[in-house]
Amino acid sequence: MHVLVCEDDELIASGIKAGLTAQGMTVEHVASAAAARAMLRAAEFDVMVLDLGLPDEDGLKLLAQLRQKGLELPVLILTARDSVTDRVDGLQAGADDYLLKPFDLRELFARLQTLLRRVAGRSVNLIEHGVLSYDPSSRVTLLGGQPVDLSRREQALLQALLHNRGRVLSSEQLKDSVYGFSDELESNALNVHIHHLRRKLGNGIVETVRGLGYRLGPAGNEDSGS
Amino acid sequence: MHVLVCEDDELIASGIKAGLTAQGMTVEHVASAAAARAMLRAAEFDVMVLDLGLPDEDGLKLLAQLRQKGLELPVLILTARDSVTDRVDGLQAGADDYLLKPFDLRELFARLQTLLRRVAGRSVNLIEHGVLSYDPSSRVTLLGGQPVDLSRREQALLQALLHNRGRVLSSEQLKDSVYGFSDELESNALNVHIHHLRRKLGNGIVETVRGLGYRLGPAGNEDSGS
DNA sequence: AAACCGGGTTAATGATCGGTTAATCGCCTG
DNA sequence: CAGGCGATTAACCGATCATTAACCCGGTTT
Repeated sequence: MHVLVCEDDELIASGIKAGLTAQGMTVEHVASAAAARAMLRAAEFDVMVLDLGLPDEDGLKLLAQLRQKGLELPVLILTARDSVTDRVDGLQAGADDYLLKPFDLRELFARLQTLLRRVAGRSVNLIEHGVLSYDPSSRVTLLGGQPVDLSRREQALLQALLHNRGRVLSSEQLKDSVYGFSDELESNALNVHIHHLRRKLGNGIVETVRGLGYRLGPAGNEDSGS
Repeated sequence: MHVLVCEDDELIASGIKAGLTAQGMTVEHVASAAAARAMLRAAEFDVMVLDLGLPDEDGLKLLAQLRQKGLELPVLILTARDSVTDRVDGLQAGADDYLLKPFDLRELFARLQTLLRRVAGRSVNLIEHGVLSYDPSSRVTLLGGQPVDLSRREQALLQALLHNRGRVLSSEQLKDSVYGFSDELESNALNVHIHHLRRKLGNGIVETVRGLGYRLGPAGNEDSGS
């Protein structure tokens, strides 16, 4: 479990880090909103612990911004003041849970567990390939951060290619993946789906290997401008 | 604070009772689901501690029933088994929190405090999604600030979708959320409820993902962006 | 106790979308 | 230059979802 802790108080932060690490979690610590933003861009996290009293920017503002960008990461906020409006504001800004300071480390851990369970399966199996990312559990495909609407067959096709990236998949293999081993198909339906995929993802993602089949193009480039 | 403890193990129950009483809480103790039902009819409680392993009836079943009747009492469930599905089931059945046996009395107390605070602050669990807001504790749905009158099934449906926003929920998953895990349904009742939801909330809230299920549309608040 | 009312379920029908087929075009290869 | 393979396009079909109406049941009122 990868946890991002955003807390400017060094003492509290080190305590959290020690406690969560002892429980087997991987903890990254930042002390400002700017650093948090950078961290979130740099790596994948499972959950975020956010202190509201940050030096450079209001934690709520940061959270609201992240949510607006479509960030789905579960966020637990730490607030020092036990004011009703504080908490309401926090949850309205997109927090999933909150904890009052001072808090019990065990409670924090338990709450993180609960949060993780609640969103279990989200982005855990995320497959990335260049600007493309696919989450089998939520069946969401992102192209450069933007969701792409794929049909059932197109998804199956893309999944097969992603699971075998670099390798060339023959029509027969793709057919097996998309339709199962028993189903018979006597048309070029696969070609049509490949075509649709390319239309939605742009050329350069799916490569044709003449006489053999298809494969994913190299990761990390393609789609220069729309 | 009036606490109802539903626990068949006398030893554990007396421990809880002693511990909570020492903290100034008033504790009633019952050892069966039937007794719990009677107690809830007989008196007002602020929070309930529910053991899942009851002699006469499954605790989850009891909880789901109570929730179906509109009981808003915060419930913390105790489960002996550390199974993910157990806990997820519990939360889906309407539990507000859970604790694994064996547990620390102080942690139980802290969690109850938190639950009570949460209820006292009201609307702390407020879920917002675009122009839509839903408060699970009061079961009030607001659309653009205006209250919307939703039936039981419609509420359950909306709640399930809100708890999994962004993700596609299959008919099966929605069925589980709305009807419980055991109930069978052999019609398109879900579609009808979806239809009703859309009629009340307007189109654009609930999206159809053909072949997969439903999900909430993007939190596209095109209302005045505050 | 009877009538009424509202929500829930069932079932039938209609609309829409994705999937498949098939025909044609274009390009690469031998 | 010819053959073949893949790309592209359009048409058709079927599955799935939406919509509507009727029926059922529990709760409430009279």
